[in-house]
Amino acid sequence: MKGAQRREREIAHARNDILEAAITAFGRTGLHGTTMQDIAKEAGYTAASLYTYFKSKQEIVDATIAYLTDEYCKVFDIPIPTGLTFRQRFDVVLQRQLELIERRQNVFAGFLNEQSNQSMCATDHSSKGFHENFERRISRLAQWLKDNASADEIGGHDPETLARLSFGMAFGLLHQWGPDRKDLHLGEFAANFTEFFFHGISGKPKTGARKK
Amino acid sequence: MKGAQRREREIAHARNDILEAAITAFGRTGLHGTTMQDIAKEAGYTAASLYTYFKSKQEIVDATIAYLTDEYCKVFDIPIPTGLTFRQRFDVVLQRQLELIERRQNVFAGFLNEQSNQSMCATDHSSKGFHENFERRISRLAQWLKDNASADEIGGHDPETLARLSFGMAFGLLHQWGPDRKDLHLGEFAANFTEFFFHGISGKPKTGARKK
Amino acid sequence: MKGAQRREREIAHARNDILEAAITAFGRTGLHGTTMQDIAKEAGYTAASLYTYFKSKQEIVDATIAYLTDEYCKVFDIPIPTGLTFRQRFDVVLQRQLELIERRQNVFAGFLNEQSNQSMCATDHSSKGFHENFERRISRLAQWLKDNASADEIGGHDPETLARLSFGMAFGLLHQWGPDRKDLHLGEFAANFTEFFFHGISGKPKTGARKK
Amino acid sequence: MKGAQRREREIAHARNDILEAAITAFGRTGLHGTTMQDIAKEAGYTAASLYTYFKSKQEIVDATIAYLTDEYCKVFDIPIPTGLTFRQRFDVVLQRQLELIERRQNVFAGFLNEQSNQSMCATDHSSKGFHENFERRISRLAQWLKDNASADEIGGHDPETLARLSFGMAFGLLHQWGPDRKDLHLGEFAANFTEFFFHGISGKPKTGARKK
DNA sequence: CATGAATGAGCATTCATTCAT
DNA sequence: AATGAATGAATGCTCATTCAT
Repeated sequence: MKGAQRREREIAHARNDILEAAITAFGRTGLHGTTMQDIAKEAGYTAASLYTYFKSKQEIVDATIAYLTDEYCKVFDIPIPTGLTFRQRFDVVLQRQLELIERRQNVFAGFLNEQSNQSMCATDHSSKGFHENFERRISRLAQWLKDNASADEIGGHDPETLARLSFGMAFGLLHQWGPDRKDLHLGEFAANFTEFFFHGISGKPKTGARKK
Repeated sequence: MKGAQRREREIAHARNDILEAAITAFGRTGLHGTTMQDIAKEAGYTAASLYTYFKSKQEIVDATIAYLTDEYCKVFDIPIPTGLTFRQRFDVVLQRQLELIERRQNVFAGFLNEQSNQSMCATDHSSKGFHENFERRISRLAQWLKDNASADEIGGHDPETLARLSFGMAFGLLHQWGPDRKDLHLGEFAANFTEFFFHGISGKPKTGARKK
Repeated sequence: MKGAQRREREIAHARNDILEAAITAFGRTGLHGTTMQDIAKEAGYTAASLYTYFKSKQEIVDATIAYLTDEYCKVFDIPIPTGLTFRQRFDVVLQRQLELIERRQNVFAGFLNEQSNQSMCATDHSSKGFHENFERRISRLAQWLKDNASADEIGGHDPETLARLSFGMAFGLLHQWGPDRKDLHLGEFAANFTEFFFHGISGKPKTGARKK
Repeated sequence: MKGAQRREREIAHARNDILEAAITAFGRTGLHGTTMQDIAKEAGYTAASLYTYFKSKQEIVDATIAYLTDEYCKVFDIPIPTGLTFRQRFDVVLQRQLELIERRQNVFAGFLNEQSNQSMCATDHSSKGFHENFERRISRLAQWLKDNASADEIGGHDPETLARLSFGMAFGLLHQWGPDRKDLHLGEFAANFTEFFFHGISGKPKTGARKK
């Protein structure tokens, strides 16, 4: 019994190592540009060994995407200090996401794209996985909005639509750091993001501006 | 002399046909999943013939991206009726873009992604092309904002940043229609997009709504 | 009638140009490394046009070999001043061959090899041509020996065998100038060749060595 | 540890098998006419498997040439009975070379040619390899002459030049057996070769000719 | 006759995957 | 469980050759 449990744990551990290696490798040479050998080398295995833990390359890809999506969703599960306004809660969560982005800078933005590779870059088989995971992120974000803001606080907008917009905005801003994605200026990012999210181009009503 | 000109035109025509075929094929099976044979069949050629018009598959890919980017940028060159407010001009341009998206529904969103495949999906060689073309779109959009809105009208925001945000928003919204991308509800799209672009989640100040 | 004759001459002329171009091209990039396009460009034609004058690439190759073999054989047809000893006549002919080698330096040695590419470098089809032409050269050289030397003067050797040996010796010596074959030192070549041909390693009987 | 050694041996063995197969295949259809499949089939592998042992076809070609050159050079390393005259030692070595030629009849002469395919048959890249290996043979032969004959015994000739001449002579004589190279009459070969090598056309001083 | 364009036949090479050890 | 070796299936690309104009 114990042995079985230990093995399971070992297997889970190995799978994790492989996924982390895959993330690194994919981030370096892309999904198609990365071979099983590349992943294996990065993980300290041989290509053949990967098949002990995953059925196919596709399964690694799928698992990688799910892994990153899980990681993303977990951010919303971390408790937020009570007594904050929506705007403050929003800032907290945004900050946490930026930390994740920074940690995964090599793949996060890339991953955003991959998710939607349905039409241009992915094989028929993988597209489903991308889209599903993208939607999973959208859902989690939408859920967070529902849980943390009143309908009024989000201007009566549909939370899911807001989630899509937010997600897209992040995607658009992240792209400015290009393929190399070095030197992310996340402070700047946050400022632009938040300001626009709350007020669009109209800007926040300046103090003292009165509508007659 | 005439012959030379005609030939040039024929070559240009053939290249165009091939690019359109490539767009279709890429939209169907992805960049890597599409073989030269696939493109050739779609274009009514044999694979070998494609090499009469393009040096390599990579060149077709690059040309395709540039082709779609050009097409996108041209939308901004179409004259806009005079005497409109910024908001009205914005609506006109948005409408035109939606028409383009509709026409290219199989690739437009996909293309957005491809542009950023630097880290996950593209070979090192192609990433440059993606990123450059993405930036070209951003630039054109930013330029349009500069040409069509006063600093005040865009709330003092940096036009380029706004361009990134808009682009991302579109990306986010388009994704809801998934890999199949059938039945785009572009009316809904436009409403969400515009409302959010101008006011964020704050919603437009309702008439008669007074801040206490 | 006149027209027909002129055409024939024009055709012959074109064939010659093409062969010379082929020789240049083959000398530059090798038999297999040279494409029909290469030959055509060198000759000022398009690849398709070559088929007006030759049925196939193989025919060009064959004709080229025959062309060079003819050129080689013709050297032996040039009259030699009368009243010379065998040794002197030998020198005259050797000199003429060296001139030919110099003029064709890019291919001569190379050609030697090609002739024997039966087993290693040639397609099955071409090997016959190589060997036959090689033999044709051997025959002509052997014939010259028969015509110009008494059995005694060539030490009772079989002329054909001598021809093979001579041919090989030239081949061996020419190889020292390598693939680039620049700066042929043909003076040195001639001295080594003649001395060895007449006396092998025994050296010419030194002065003071008296026969009986 | 043992396993690693055995593996290395197995790899070396496989490489050897492949090279032998390549030699056979090249001898049959030529360097360019032979495909990876051909070599693989001859060696009992699939084409893909060859890439486990060699990086590319070019590497196989290079290794094949080096392999044959090594084999050739080794002949000179076999000890020769002491107490022999130069002429006798020469005969021993010549005999050994003929045995090698007989064993490799399908390629030996062919190989000679390949070495010089710089200008006519080889790609730019491979020519270097050919020439270098040719020169390696020449060097080894020249070295043997230096080691086994006094300057006097080789008539004051430059050993390297003599090596080139010998090599060429062999080449010339071998060619008489044509592309098929069946029924080599090596006895005849040796007689002609030796006689000519020592005395050229002057013939060996007939009995009755006395020195002094 | 000259040629641009089209193509069929091939070929080296890659890679995910399998399997015996 | 780990792996070296083997491989089938693909794929991009080349090139001699044909043919309509």
